[in-house]
Amino acid sequence: MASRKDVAKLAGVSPAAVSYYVNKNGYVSEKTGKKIQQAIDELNYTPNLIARSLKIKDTKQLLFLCNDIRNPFYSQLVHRATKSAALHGYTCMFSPVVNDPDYINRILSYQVSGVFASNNKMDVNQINKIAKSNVPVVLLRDLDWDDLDKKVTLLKVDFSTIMKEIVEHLVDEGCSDIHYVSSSTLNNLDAKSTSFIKAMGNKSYSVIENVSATKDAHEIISDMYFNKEMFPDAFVCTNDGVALGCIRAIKDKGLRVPEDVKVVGFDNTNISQFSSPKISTVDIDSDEIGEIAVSKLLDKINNKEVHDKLIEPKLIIRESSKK
Amino acid sequence: MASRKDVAKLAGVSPAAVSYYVNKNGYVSEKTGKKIQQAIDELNYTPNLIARSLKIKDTKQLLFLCNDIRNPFYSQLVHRATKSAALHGYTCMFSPVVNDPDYINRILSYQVSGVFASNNKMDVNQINKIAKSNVPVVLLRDLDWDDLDKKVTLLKVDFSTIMKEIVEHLVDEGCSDIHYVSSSTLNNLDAKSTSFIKAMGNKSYSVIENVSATKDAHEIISDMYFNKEMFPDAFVCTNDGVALGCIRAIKDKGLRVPEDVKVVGFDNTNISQFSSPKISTVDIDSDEIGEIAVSKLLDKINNKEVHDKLIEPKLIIRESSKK
DNA sequence: CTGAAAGCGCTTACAG
DNA sequence: CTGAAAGCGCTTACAG
Repeated sequence: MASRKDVAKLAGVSPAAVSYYVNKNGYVSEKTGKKIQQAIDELNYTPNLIARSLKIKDTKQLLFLCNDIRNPFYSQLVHRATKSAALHGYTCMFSPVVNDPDYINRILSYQVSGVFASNNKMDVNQINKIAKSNVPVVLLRDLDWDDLDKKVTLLKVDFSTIMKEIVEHLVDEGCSDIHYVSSSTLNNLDAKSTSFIKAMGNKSYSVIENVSATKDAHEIISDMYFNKEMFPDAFVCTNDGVALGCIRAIKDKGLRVPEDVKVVGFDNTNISQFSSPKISTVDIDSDEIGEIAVSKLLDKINNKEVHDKLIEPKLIIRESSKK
Repeated sequence: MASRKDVAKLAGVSPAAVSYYVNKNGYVSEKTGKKIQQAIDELNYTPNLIARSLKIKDTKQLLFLCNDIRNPFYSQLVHRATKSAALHGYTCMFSPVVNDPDYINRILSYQVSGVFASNNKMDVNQINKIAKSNVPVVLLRDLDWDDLDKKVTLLKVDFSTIMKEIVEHLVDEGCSDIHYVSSSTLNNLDAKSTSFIKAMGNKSYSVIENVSATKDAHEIISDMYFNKEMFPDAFVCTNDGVALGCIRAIKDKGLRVPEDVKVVGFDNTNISQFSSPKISTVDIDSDEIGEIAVSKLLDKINNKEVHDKLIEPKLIIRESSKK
């Protein structure tokens, strides 16, 4: 590949002039500029961004740490973030979180300009370690962490209000025994789950742990509730995919949704809008979060003052939870 | 951030020794190694991968160019590729294809070690340009391109056989008028569409253009077939999401699937497995493609001989297309 | 407006 | 086994 030096030689100018021209700093005469452009075209020169990054100490890359890009919530978020970042000359990368003590170090090795994190696999120390290395961090999270580094900007999702709404809605529809299908485990419940439990108060409930994919939901629900009589009045599910698997399991047993069992999902994905029955769900605007994440990250990179933000989910009632 | 120099100073050795130690080239005595490790721990040193990339002229990054990461086919593919690449110390990035003449140059600027491309927005010249810069390219594609650079490795999907199977199946089920819902446009039909048309022979058919998302499918089908009598015997849809929107539109008009109208999708996503009715679809193993893409890319990077590969999709018949 | 020069953090032949 | 030194391709203060 042609380098800046080759271009300079061909154009008969110094390598510095090429840099100036490429970066449009203005210190190049029109005549010199033309010669340089000709040489660039002829050699098909593209600046080496790695070398530039090393020099300017900014890679212009934003890293998105998500549980699973296959979850439509995250793929939508990353999609939007990518577009939004591109407008400012930044590139987004994503990575699933690996369970490896060296993982954070590896991230830091890449010298990314900023990190967005949203997952339940990293603990507060890992997040803090990134922040302490002076890499801007935006964290999407439900629960507070007391010992979170002050430099981290928090996008906080208000699950307790929305869970109260869901429970109220289901009670209005006549439900008294409601089960929650959680993606977290019982000894490390996530905020959705604990908000659910709180919202249920002294009503009868149950929490099923460790379900995050459609297929798992179908299998686990089918196994646990192996005959009709065992089903509760309603399921609240950690995401729409799980709700879909859950509905399938209910139907397989000869029960009807919503007549016999009601179901509510989360994330307002296509699945919930277009399945039969249409699934009641909670809209958490992943497009908005993707945009906010990028804009806050860029503000932090540019040393502007940045504040935490509360995200308010919205309950969308569809066929699966009302008569 | 601490650099190799800082570590060297603290450990009382030369910067070179730190490099040797970190890269485990073996030329460091145990005693020196211990001192270096201590200094690394104390300073929380992580090597700067950007600097290393510049020197060794390999970024160990693989770029995935896809239409839309929100399409489950691609998110699954990239997910698997990311995991697979990580095993060999490579990182995957993805990017949607932007309609910008400079786009290829920007890609080359990143100095990625390899490119996987699968999309209908790039033409053969753009692909060739990447290949000509000696960046290994693996291309997932349906149709042949005569003038494709020989250096590009092709993963070719055999749509004509599978389309014949679909049409045969629907004819067996009594269909004679079948419509295809395409994501491409009529004046630039993709291979799925042309294979469909070929498979239909002289039977009555129609192609609906430019539909790729669930929502669009629902709206467009609802508008075009504004009363019951206009519906054909069956729809074949470019992906499962579109099939889902299509089914919804059919039901909205008071028709039944599969009794009145049959529907077949593509990609065998969760949507098709768990919706009601379960959707007949075509399985194109995105996990397998993700793995193959990475392994072929790595082979090319390591100058091994690499051959093209034919991918054989499989028809999966479910409720939406049989009585 | 233009160029010589230092330096970003690393790797690696080479000499000791 | 260890270190001094060149060089990867760039940016940018500085001097002219």
